[in-house]
Amino acid sequence: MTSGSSNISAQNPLGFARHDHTACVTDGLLAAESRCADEGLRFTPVRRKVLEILLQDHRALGAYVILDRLREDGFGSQPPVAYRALDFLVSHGLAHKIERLNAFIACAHPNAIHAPAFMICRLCESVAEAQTESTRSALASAAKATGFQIERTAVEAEGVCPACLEKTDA
Amino acid sequence: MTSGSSNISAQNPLGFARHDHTACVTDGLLAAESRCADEGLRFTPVRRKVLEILLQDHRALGAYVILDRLREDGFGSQPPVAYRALDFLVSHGLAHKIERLNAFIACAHPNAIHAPAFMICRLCESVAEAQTESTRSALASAAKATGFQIERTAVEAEGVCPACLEKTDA
DNA sequence: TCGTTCCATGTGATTGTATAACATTACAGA
DNA sequence: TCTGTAATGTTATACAATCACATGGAACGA
Repeated sequence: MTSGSSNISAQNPLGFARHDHTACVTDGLLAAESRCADEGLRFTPVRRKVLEILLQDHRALGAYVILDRLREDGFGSQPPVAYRALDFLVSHGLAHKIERLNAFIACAHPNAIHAPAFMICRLCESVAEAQTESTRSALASAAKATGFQIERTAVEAEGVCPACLEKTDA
Repeated sequence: MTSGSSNISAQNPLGFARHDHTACVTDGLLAAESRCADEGLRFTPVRRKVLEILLQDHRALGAYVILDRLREDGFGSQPPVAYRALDFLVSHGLAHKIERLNAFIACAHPNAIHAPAFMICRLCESVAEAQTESTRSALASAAKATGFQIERTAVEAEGVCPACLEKTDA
């Protein structure tokens, strides 16, 4: 895989496979920039930095880890600084919260409108984002039957990723 | 609906509808008792009390709310008391954790082996539990494609329940 | 019956996660 | 320039979860 080219797509939506990681960071930041420009949102230094921190790895980071890294880079170091930036990123689809971990991860396909589903490896703590068809899920039909109006969904699976499975078997 | 009879079934798996609530509590406790007897588990006073507290309403309760109620009834009042009982109930399928709320709710169908999905009303905070077919979900196919081994899933939808929708429209 | 073992409970202290409340600063548009 | 709004900074605090260790009681075998 060539450096600088996008290597995550909706067809291959996985954080587990080996890949050129510098592209993840640069692509993610560029996508966020253009999104914010298009929608008239302010992609401020703190917000940019937090997204950059999240893009560093395909793992979910707790707010206080992020806060530590912000401090190292001379940003404000009180909880609200991180939480506000995270709120911005999450509410505009540039990042997601992994409820199970109380932690945050950069969005893997920031362009597509999507209802993400996550696979969380309990051994190496990596997290992969997959797409779901929100209209066809069991939940959607249950909601329709009761008259419940869904606004957001969180779908998270915990288990063991392919790499760790292999290690364990050996 | 008649008092004392079970009024929640897998076919009508909803906490939103009006119903005879005393049955929920008694049925839930009875089901838990027989489950524990069958499996040789100890359904101790604290565990029973916590389940009873959860069964009181179709809402998710935070650990510290539960702790307050335990204190009122003369049980230990330090966090581990509640968390240990909750761990027991959750790990044996008698209660569920709602990750989105960091809170707990009694299981609505403690007999069926199930992969629950939840609908959380953001206005009245009621929570309904639905069944999902875990094998046919979008997540299951994504996991299969990558070789990810799912051990547990959390499916949670946030939105507005039928009752609150009606109020808002009016 | 005694003692051992295991499990459950009780308690204090600590760590991690998240928000409330309020002051201040940067910025876009009138 | 003025003004309203959004963003940031900071303090304090609420809520969630775990650690570590002491105590008590039921189950089981000697």
